[in-house]
Amino acid sequence: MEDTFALDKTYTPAEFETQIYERWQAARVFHAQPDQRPPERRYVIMMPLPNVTGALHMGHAMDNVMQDMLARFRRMRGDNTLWLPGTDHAGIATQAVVEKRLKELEGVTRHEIGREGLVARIWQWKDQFQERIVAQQKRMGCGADWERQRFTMDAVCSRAVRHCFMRMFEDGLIFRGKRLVNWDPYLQTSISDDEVYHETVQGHFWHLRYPVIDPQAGEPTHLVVATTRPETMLGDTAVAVHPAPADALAAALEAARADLARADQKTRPAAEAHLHALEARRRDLLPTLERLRDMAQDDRHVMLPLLDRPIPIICDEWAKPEFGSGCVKITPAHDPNDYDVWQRHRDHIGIINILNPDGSLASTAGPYAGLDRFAARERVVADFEARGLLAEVEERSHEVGHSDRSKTPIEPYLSDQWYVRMGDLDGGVSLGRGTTRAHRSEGLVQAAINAIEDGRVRFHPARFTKTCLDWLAEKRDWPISRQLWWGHRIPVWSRRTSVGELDSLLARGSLQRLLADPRVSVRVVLPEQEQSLPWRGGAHGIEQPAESPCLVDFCLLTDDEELVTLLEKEEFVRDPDVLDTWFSSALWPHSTLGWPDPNTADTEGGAPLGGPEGMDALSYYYPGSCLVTARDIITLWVARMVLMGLYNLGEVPFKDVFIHANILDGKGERMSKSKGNGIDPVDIIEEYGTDAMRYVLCDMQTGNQDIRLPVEAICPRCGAKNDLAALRHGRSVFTYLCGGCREEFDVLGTMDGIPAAKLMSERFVDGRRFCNKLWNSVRFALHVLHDVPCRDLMQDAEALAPEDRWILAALNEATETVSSALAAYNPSAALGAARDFMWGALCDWYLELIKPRLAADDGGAATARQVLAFVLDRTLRLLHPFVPFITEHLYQRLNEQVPVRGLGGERTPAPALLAAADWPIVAEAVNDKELLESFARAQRATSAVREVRSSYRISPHQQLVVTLRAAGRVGHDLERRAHVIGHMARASEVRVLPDASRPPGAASVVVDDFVVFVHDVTNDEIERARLEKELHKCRRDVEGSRKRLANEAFLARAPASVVAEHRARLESSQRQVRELEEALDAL
RNA sequence: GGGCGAAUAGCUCAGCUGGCAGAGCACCGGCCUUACAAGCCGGGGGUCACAGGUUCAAACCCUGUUUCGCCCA
Repeated sequence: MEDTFALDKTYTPAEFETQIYERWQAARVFHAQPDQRPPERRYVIMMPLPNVTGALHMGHAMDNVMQDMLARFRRMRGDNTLWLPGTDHAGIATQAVVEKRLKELEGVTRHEIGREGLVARIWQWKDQFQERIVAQQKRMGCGADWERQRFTMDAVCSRAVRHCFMRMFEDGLIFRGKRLVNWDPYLQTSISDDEVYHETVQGHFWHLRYPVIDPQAGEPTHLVVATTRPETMLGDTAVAVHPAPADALAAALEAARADLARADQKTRPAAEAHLHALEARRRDLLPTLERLRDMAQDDRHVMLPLLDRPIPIICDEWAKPEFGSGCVKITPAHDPNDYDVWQRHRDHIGIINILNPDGSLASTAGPYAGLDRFAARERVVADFEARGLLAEVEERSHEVGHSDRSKTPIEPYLSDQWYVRMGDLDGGVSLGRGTTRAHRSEGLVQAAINAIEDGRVRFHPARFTKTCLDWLAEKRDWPISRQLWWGHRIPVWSRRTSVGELDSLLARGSLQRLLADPRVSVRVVLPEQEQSLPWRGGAHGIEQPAESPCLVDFCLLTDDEELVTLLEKEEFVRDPDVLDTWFSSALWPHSTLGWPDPNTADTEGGAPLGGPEGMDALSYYYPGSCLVTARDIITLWVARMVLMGLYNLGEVPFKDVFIHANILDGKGERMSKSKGNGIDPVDIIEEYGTDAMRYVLCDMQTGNQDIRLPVEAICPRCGAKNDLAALRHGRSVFTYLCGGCREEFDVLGTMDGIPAAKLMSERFVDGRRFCNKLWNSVRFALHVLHDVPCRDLMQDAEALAPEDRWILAALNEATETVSSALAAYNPSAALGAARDFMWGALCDWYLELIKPRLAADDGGAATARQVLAFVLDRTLRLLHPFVPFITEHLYQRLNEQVPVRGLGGERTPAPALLAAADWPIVAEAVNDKELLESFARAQRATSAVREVRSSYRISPHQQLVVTLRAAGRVGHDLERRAHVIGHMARASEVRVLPDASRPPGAASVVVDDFVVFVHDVTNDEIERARLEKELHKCRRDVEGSRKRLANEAFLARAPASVVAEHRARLESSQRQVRELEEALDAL
């Protein structure tokens, strides 16, 4: 028996997944070329480039699987589908990883091996990891167009970066500014807000006393300020008090009283205490504050301790009378709030930078120069204490910004940086210059806001629209320079001069040559004014005095050797910084297609980008269709891609943004490798198979919640499975004690001498079960599918048995649901419909129903085989976007055995590859709602009989006799389905009678609109219990319905259809009660 | 501090425009029925986080509270 099956008994994915991927690639099914299909038949997804710092985790698996699912669906639907893959150079992240390894393995720093040396090392790293990432993606079944693979620093993407930068430079959208940035002293670069995470640390609040200079009678001799970073006092340039402390306190008191009035039992004591504290402040502190305010107005000073520098007392609302001493130290160069204060008092107070780029103190810190910032902190505190100027030390936990890249605390730091102007500009911004979509907008960000608000870009689920718009609305300038070596180097050469010297400098012959070159753009920067002006052949228009310092910036479109030599001869120096990674990722949707000139762009593999007849990839595939990503990327990518697309091409880069769930562990925490709770998708694939993994990811993607995967660690010593959420830690948070052998293991794999555990999740058994079921349905089918005819059954409806017509109608319904759910970005609902059809309809009912026909081996058998081959073919197609490997494998087997499949007298064999086959179409002709209902009724009758069999412990082998009491339409319908009930419930006889009474010894089951009698089974005790339980339920239903219908308000106000529905329901329950009572009486 | 989301069966999650509360897993009972024991059949199990409100009617709408997660400052 065994050997007559074409397939093994169990599904073993490892045996076929790799070969199948190779077949797809050999057939180039994932490769897209421009062709004649119209714009609405094109589907484009640009892969949100994973960065090359490390391997992919389950979060990436989700992202990739969602994209692959959509791409496969659209490709089968007949769309010209491009899914373009690639990787991101990820500036800081990658440089940090490589630098760290360099230090660990070779003990050298980047400065020792130099810029070129380091960059060469990083390229090696990138090659290695890109390969690994691509291998992982292929393992996951990702059908991306590998021939078009891009990297943000390859020639094509780099060229796009240069063009975009140049254009922005010319448009005055790029400027330099001295700003407070987030400084990472470890990596010695600025980082964007997005790269900063906040961590609560247990620290101190130090209260420092600053002596007042020449205190008058009645004036305080000292002023107290508090800080969590005492070393910053070395950079203090003022102390601020509130300009109207009485008013501010009064407002605070009023708010506190309002809080108290609203407070309930629980919050009352706290609110009262707060109010009393404020009242005490007004009584005790206010006079001092008012005195200080007067002193500030008299331009009085305090003496900054340790450095003995007099600094002014100033009035500013940043000082809050309701907190601390009411006074606040002002350190403009090292605190964002203080920086704002400085801007309001620029002409009155100074700004002093006390830090070196490496986090040590600068010469401006006097005797503390050269100390590390944390050592300086201790020294400053000690010195305050020694001088009796340390008023108090409070324990306090507070939020400290950390660099996501180096994990070290960041410092607000004043430095020169390049920015993109995001806000509105006088005269607006020109979008899509040189394209047919050219238009103007108030500013870059506003253009993106407009596009999202008017629906050119839509988020799925829609609630994420607000997240994006809120971020955009801030219109904050974008700092784009990074003090790194890995990235796109800023193409600007500068030289200092003065306004008076400009004309003569730029009149020099060599520079005149540059000025005449179209690849060169020149601007004059007035740093004091933060102004950058285009050079229009003379210094006229620049209104600053001749001695004002200025910079001349030359921006070059290419690193042309001749131009660079000329510039450098004139002592122009290239900016050492590189661009923020996001600058190049923002261009990804169009740089990958060869912008600005697709005809001269080429892929690394050498495949042509364009199509026939001069159709270039950019104009064919841009704008794209959908961006698939997680919600934390909305501000990083989505917003920036939209505005860059609008700027360079005048059109949004995609119409839809599909936001999928994040993957969490069993405790609900975000899964990540660095936390030690991250599962490697390849581990899951090896244990359960790719399709099992994909099945579960798709099934969990419902659009509402993040996905929880309880993480299990397989103990490397004893093999026990441990639930990570419930396990006790070992000597660090990354080690655990095995519940089996009590030995310690490590989840990061980085601890010396402690073995690493493999992380798993049992959630994926669902997927394996599903695949096994599908596998076996085809295994059975292949066993019976011999001599399959291909007649035109659509013209010969008589040939079809009821179950044939039923399964076709059900298939139709499933096809409709799967298609619409996928189009609505609801993978879970789509997969659910496909699964329910395959498992619940095809396997549970259809296959069982045709078994007797197949055994008979007559004309009915031939029809059943033909229908089965067709339905199975369509089922595999419906499931393919979710579980591509197993469906392709089974489809191949089906092709070998039944090459020609169809219901319309087809002659041509099915396509050779499922991945390239057509998506099933909904055939109106086989829709049959009445038939679906009829089978549903037969299924209810079958269940009733099975329930009796089960409660009476009747052997499954024993045939039963069944009588159904049903009249009219229902009776007629059940009669037509008697064979279904008979076969599925194992009844030798199924009678339908309009007025049957219970045969002696029969069990009764009251179904909604009919009664089932199962003959010769009764055990009165069991029967009574069964019936009484059921009766209780029905009486409760009657009660409920009656109550509702007795309510006149319900009758008056509820819609007539609802009232009618409840009437019918009452009638049905009442009838069931009568039937049950009757059955009980008859016992 | 501001915003978004979540809380439904032991677990993981569905539940559309308000109209009798659902699935899978786990659990209990029965089946090795010639595709599948990774299977089949049957069953038990819920105060829809809490407190108010709107409504004829609330898991669903509104207000507040609690807990958790995320984003932003």
